[in-house]
Amino acid sequence: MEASEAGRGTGGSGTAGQVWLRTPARAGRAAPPLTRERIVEEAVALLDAEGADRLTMRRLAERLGTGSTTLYWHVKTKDDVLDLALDAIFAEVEIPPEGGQGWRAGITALINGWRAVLLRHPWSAALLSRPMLGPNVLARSEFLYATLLEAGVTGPGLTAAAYGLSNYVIGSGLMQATWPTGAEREVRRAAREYLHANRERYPVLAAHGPLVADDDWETGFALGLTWILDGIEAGIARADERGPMSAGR
Amino acid sequence: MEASEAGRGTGGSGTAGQVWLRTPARAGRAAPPLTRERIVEEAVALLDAEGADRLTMRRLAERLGTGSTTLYWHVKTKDDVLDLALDAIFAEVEIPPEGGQGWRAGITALINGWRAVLLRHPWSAALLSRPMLGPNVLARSEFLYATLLEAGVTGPGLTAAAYGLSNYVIGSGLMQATWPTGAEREVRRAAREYLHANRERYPVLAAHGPLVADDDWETGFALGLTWILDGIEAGIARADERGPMSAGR
DNA sequence: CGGTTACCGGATCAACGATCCAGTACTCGA
DNA sequence: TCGAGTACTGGATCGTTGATCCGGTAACCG
Repeated sequence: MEASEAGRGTGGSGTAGQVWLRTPARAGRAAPPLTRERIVEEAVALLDAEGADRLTMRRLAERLGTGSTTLYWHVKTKDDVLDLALDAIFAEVEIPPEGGQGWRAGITALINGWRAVLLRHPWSAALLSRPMLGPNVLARSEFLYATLLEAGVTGPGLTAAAYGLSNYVIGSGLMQATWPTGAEREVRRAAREYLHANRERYPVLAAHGPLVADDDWETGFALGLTWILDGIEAGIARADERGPMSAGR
Repeated sequence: MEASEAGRGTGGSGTAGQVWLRTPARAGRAAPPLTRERIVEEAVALLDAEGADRLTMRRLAERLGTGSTTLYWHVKTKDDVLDLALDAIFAEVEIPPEGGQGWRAGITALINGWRAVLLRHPWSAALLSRPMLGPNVLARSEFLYATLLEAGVTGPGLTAAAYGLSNYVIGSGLMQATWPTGAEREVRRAAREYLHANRERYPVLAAHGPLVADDDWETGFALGLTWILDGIEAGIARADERGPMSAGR
């Protein structure tokens, strides 16, 4: 609030010849000047705190101590804010060092970090349905492709491997972030009761239901990941025995 | 338009004693009476035709020849419409017959059908971030769990297998449905050009880029699916050799 | 000092989801 | 046959949203 007050100045400038009464120089402002980075940063904070549907340009502007209109100088649409916020959180995914302990370790680390980010910012799950072309996403995709390529994955298997891994993380993150936790835990309980009540129609689900504990997510995800990695590895082995050093046909 | 006209009746009912001038019996209406099913059906059609963000209660009501208010008698919120529409399209996924050609064939058929639906209704990708508890979704999950269970997948592997498969389909569908096709193909081309322009930062992506042709999606998806199925099968084999017929510890 | 650029925000617009409330048609029991 | 109850409809309206118009102000450059 004081930021907004300080930025507004003393208004009519009629009797305001006194420097002391006027707005201090821009550098002296309480809040740093508005930049695209600051907007995105605050948008992520707001999304983390209140979720995707509570993000409006007005509320975001209020948190930044400016008017909502101002945001549109730095950003074209609200969708831009969402795209930027989505890419911004991918910066948290650490890219493993180049010469690591083998390609499986590197890829596993990347995928796990990716997944951790998706779960740390659950709102991102709902945003994954837009093309991700930001620099942070691309950098991590680049690492993924490079690591696979160096491991010996080539041709159509490369795309399949990269997409398989990506799709698996995204699906998992989406599924788990979707699932009500915390305060909405009653929804979860209600779902379990519903399944139990209709256990004649869904006998297996009611018995071995998908409403797993939090730990099961971890182990299940890790298990599925090893399956995919095993499949990729088997593909490399087959390619190698067909022709270990011979390129092409 | 005529449906709306016919449904409105002759108004004041003062001079309208004549049966011929009055509204024909409800059964004689041009449009069938409004039901939840009809609303959902039309919502799916609207979503298919114009996408998720073009679906509003007003437009939906207009297509149904009623006022927007009326919809709220059959449905509590707009989110209800989306949830119902999402479950409705899952009815298109054919559930393979019980005694099929082995569990792999059955699961493959289900997963492929699932994927086809996601691609046929691209708007559904953006909606997957809400809990899916509708009857159609549950019935297909039931089949998945039952088939896996019958194949010999037990314990934590069951949840892992079911979620692994689901997450993989969802991620794939999301990714592919997201990717601009058809009219937005220029976006795709622009992305490729962008990658090429920044090929120093993303050398591998620019060369073996993820901007695949349509066919590659299919083969890549099938390849990844076999990997997961292989992993599940290997798990079954390991469990069998530990104790082919011994239950429990 | 005049003008150009970068940045800010009050007022405003059209569209949205949702609700209020006044209706209208049909049903069922007496 | 009537009259009360119920199922359903929709015009008007409310608060909120994303976005734009347009008039400002501060810094900088020649």
